[in-house]
This record gives sequence, C-alpha cells and structure tokens, in this order.
Amino acid sequence: MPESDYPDIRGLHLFHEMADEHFTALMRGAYVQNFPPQIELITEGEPSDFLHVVLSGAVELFSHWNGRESSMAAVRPISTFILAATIKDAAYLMSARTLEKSRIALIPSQDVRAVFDADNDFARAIVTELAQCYRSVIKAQKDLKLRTSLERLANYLLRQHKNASGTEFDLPFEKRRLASFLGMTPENLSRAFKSLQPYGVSVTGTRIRIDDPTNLVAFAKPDPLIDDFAT
Amino acid sequence: MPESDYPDIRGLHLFHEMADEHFTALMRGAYVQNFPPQIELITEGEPSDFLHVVLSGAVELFSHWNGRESSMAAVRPISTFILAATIKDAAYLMSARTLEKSRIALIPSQDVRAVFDADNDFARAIVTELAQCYRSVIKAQKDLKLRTSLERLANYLLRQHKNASGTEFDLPFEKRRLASFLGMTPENLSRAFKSLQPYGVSVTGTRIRIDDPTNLVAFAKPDPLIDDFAT
DNA sequence: ATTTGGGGTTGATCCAGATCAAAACACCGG
DNA sequence: CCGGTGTTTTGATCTGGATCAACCCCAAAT
Repeated sequence: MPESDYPDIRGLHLFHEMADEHFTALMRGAYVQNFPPQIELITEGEPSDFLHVVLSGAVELFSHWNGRESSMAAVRPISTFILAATIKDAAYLMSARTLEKSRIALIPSQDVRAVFDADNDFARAIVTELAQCYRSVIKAQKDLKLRTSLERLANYLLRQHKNASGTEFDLPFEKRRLASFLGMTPENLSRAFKSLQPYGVSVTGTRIRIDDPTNLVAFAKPDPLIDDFAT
Repeated sequence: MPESDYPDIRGLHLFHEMADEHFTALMRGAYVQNFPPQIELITEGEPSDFLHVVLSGAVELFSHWNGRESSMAAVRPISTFILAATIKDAAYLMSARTLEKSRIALIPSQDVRAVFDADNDFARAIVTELAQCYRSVIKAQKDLKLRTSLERLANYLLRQHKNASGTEFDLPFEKRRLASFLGMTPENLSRAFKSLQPYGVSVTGTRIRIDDPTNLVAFAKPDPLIDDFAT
C-alpha cells in the first residue's frame, strides 16, 4: 500500500489515536485496490478476511433472502465498513458492491484483531465507532417501523438538504437504489416524489430542489432521535 | 447494592474479565431496585444517566414518533441495555418499561465511562458486546426489509421453538407486543397465526405447538444470517 | 442515424396489511 | 358471584404499496 494513502486512513477517528508502530504494522499488511463500478467486493455469509476502507468512490451494502434483495446502507469516503464482523471474526451479514469507480483499502482482519488486542487506544476507538454504528441502525429501524414510505422519503430529503446547505442538491445514487434503501419500489418512489410536490419538492432527473423547507418539515416531522446523524 | 447480586452481574461477559477493584468500584456506586410491571424506566431523548442490568423479570424497549409507538426489542435476564448511549454519553434512542415485576441494577453511566477509560479488559468486553448488539439489529433490519409479516412470524416461532427444545412453548409476552415487535397489528397477527395452521402451528392462548417443524421450515426458510442469534 | 438496453415514469390492477367495529374472552377486585 | 377492564378474535372494509405492463428517455454501441 502506497504511503501516500496513510494520512487519509490515519485521519479517521478509528485510526487516529493508536500508536504509530501499530498503525504502520496495520498498513504494512494492507493493500489498496481500484475497483470499477458494480463489483461485488464481499458476499454475505463469507468469513470476514478484510476490514475495508473506502478512500474514494462509493460502496453499497445490501442483503439477500429468498431471491429478494434490499439495499441496507451506502458507504462514502472516508470510512470503513464491516468492522463488527472483523472484530467478532464472524461471517459478513451484508454483501458490498461498488457503486462507482472506487479506491478501497483492505486491511487483513487478523491484523486488526491482533492490534485490537495490543493497542488500548485502538480498542477504545473501536468502541466509539461501533456505538455510533449501532445507534445509526437503531435509527434506521425506527424510521422503518414508525413511518410510511412517504414520510421516510420526506425525511431523507430533508437530511440530504441539510448536508448540502443550498436550495438544491443531487441524489447521491440512482433512484432505484434509493427506493430499495427506503424500503419501497422504484414505481412507488416515483409516485412519492409527485406526492411531495405540494410541499415544494421538485425533481429534475437526479437533482432535487426544496423551495420551502418549513413546508416540508411540517409534513415530515423530522426527529433528532431518528434523523440526526450526530446524536 | 447488596453483595448477593454481585455474582449475577459479574457473570455477564461484559463484567467478567475486568479487574476486581474496578468491578467493586462500579458496584459501590450502583444500586438495585424492584419495579412493578408497566413502569417506564427510561424515556427516549433523555440523557443516559445509568447503565441498566436486568437481574430478573423482563424489559421492553420501544420508541415513539408522531403519536405512533413500536416495540423494538425485549431484554431478559441477565443482560444490560442502552450500553451504547452510556458509552457515547448521548441521549437514549429508545424508551424502556418493565413487562413484569423486575429487579434491575442501575450503574451510573459516569462510573461506567470512568472504568471504561481505566480498564482495558472492560473496554474490550464492551467492544464484543456492542459488535453483538450491532449485528443483532442488522439482522432485525434484514428481517423487516426482506420478509413479509407472515414470514417474520414463522421465523420468529422457529427461533423460539429452537430455544425451547420441545414441541411446545409459551410466548414470552402478550400477543399485542409480539405484533408490534414483528411490525404488524394485533389483528393481523391473529390472522397470521391462522394462516400458519396448515404448516402445523397451533395456538392455545399463549401456548404454541409446532407439530412438524420441517413443514414450517420449508415455508419460513430460516437463514443463519438473519435468525441465528449466535453468529 | 439506428439499434439496443437500462433506468425512469405512468397507468391499471392486485394484494398485504391497516383500520374500524363488534363480539368473545380473560383476568381481575370487590 | 358479578361487573369492569383490557386483550384477543372475527368480520367487513379500506388503503398503501406492490405488481404488471407499456412507454419514454437517454446513453452507449454498431
């Protein structure tokens, strides 16, 4: 792995506090690869050989059951995925594929576990990271169980809108994936966008404009305990 | 807190490996209380003052949004809940209430965080625990997104059946809660039980009998990546 | 320029599951 | 034993969202 990639990874909370020697030990065993879009990086059920770090591009986590498929989450730079499987030395619960051309660092799980045993700061960072992940999934589950698909879309748009800080923004991926991510069909998503027009949402291709957020907020009723990523 | 309760808590993976002095420090600050059924122990949105340990009885975790309520999980002895909020020093994402008369240990979150900083074995145990919790929620989410309510019920019954190791078992709580837990209405749950009769499921009050598991398995298609608690 | 294929939209229909209403039942406390 | 309260069940109806099918659009390939 080229040393030029070290700083990006070192910059992650997860790797920021650990001892230098441990970090370089991890990096020595790791390697970086460029993947084209639509490549399946890992498959659910397989043993977790590597901790993955998305350096650029984007990765989708998804799952299968009985012939059905569902998008679970999207991972954007710079962050890791399947940390829990790596730590527990257990099988992946989700598959992952690149959404775009992506640069990804692969750190052998064995090494991660070894350093986890040796480096207390790293162990602590993992706690923080896992707690964050856990709470994110709980929020996603509340979103799913307490809201209709229209409400989920409205809140999703508000979350994106907040990050974008402007009146317009682009959807970060195809609508069909967004649909699966939100737990609905593409057809239904299309209709849902139309249903949000009266609340000032206009859609042109992948570009979204929210004229009057207060109007949409009144409908969506966003809740920090579901929609705030930070808390 | 009476010393007679120490062993139960010490027996948990979470507290098993930590130094004696740290354990007793935690216990000194903790206290144990008996609660009647239907008491709201914590409310979502509040700061996490205590790590809770269910010593006996049962606790339901649930959430609200926009006037709706949903059961998220049930906690049975001996285990902890809201560990993530305690560690992150963040607000609870879920509320908790006793389902039955319950004996619960309350450990000040501040103490937990202090010991977390001081005791590396404790920090490691927390990692394992959080990874476990994270993976459980992911499984629950797959269950929700990939299965119909009937399939969720069928798989739930098979999971309970497995634990019970007999042809019959009792539902661990009221049907209305089970319904909410499975993401359906009580009426629908009642009908769902009937729909499973052809697969050898009979219900008498809270008692469930599964005549021929293979029959039900063929319908439910349980998957270790969703239904195995251990993995 | 034409074909080809994949996303996206639209309309028609269908179905799972919610809602509403009422009856049956269980579990109390007096 | 009786009324009272809450849960479960049943039936009727409604609706959110899925499915099916056709069509549009655009981009890449020939």
